[in-house]
Amino acid sequence: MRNSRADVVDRAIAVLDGYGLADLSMRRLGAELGVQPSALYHHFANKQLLLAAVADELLARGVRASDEGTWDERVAAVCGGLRDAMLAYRDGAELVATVHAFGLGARAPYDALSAALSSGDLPADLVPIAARTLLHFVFGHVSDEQTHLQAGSAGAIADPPREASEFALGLAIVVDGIRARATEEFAGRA
Amino acid sequence: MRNSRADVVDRAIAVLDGYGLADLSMRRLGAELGVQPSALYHHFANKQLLLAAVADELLARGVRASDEGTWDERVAAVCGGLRDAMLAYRDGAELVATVHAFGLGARAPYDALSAALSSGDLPADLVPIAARTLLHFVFGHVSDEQTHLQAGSAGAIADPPREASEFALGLAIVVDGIRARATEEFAGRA
DNA sequence: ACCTGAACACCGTTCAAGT
DNA sequence: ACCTGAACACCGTTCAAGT
Repeated sequence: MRNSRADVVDRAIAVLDGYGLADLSMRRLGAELGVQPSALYHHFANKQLLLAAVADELLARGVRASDEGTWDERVAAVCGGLRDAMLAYRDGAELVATVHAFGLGARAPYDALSAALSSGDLPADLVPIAARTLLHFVFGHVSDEQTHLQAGSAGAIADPPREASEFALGLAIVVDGIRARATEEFAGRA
Repeated sequence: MRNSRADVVDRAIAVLDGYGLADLSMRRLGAELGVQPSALYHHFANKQLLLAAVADELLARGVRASDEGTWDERVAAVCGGLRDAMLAYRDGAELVATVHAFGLGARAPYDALSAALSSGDLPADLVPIAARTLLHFVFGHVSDEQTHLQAGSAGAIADPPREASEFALGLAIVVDGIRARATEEFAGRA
């Protein structure tokens, strides 16, 4: 039973969704594939790189490539797609946050946001920092959101339910901020 | 050699700074304190709660309690203090991000930001989401920043140096966004 | 190209018992 | 209030060798 790199990633997502990030070990994943843990090192130099590939695949499944509309509509579409992807799998947000914390992954979402932002009239030097700030908002907010969702389904329903509209509001704050900065930069040059 | 809870946290910060988050194990920390690893469970029910206490202490060391100035000046002071605290210790940002990812910690920074925001004329229902969005920005941005700083000092100097002014620019985006949203809400009511 | 088998050097956590 | 000692059930990673 020979496994390709894509087989390994797919099975890792299944293990993640079924048993959680804490149980996604090299030994567990190997067993799930009917293979010794050491066989996984044929595809990935270490666990961190495996997890990065898993996170990227998970996020890729949620990216909607909307290339029409105003820049802020396109940004909202990309961010919404990222949120959906993270919420679609158990511990999805924690995985993405973990991978991001050791400096890997999320290239495709960054590129998608850069493209959306570049379709507007924004100053070019604002685009990279705006894209990164949006990414931080999405990853951070959805991480909070999933933590509360999963805590709610596992134990007592303690705090008030996190409204989905909170994501939209937080996103509106960041998008408005990008617009305001762009205006100020243009004013500063005129 | 009896250790208090505070002794354990202080020593954990020393181990973190000296050897990195990956080497901050219960066994290592116990050895460093001249104690069996099991002794640590007298103070903390598990490692996650220990790490949460360490992250909170680390952040507390950077919080400047400026209670004067306009709300945006106060927000900038708090966020700058958090950034300094995270950058002051090896893997500080990764620790904070990790703790945050499993839904613990950062209460004091959240309260400090809420207080700063509440000192302005903002609609009350905007304060919680604004505080959380600021926190996501700071944790995410400084995490990126420290990853690049530490990668630069450990290996080759590949990419352009991350400017400290990028933090200020990103923060300005979020603060401008909060202001813009507040204005829109007031307009909507009038 | 993908896998085995065995080993190395570790982990977090529990628990009865000690002072 | 804080600690020991021993055990349980695991980890990630390496590497020579196999097909």
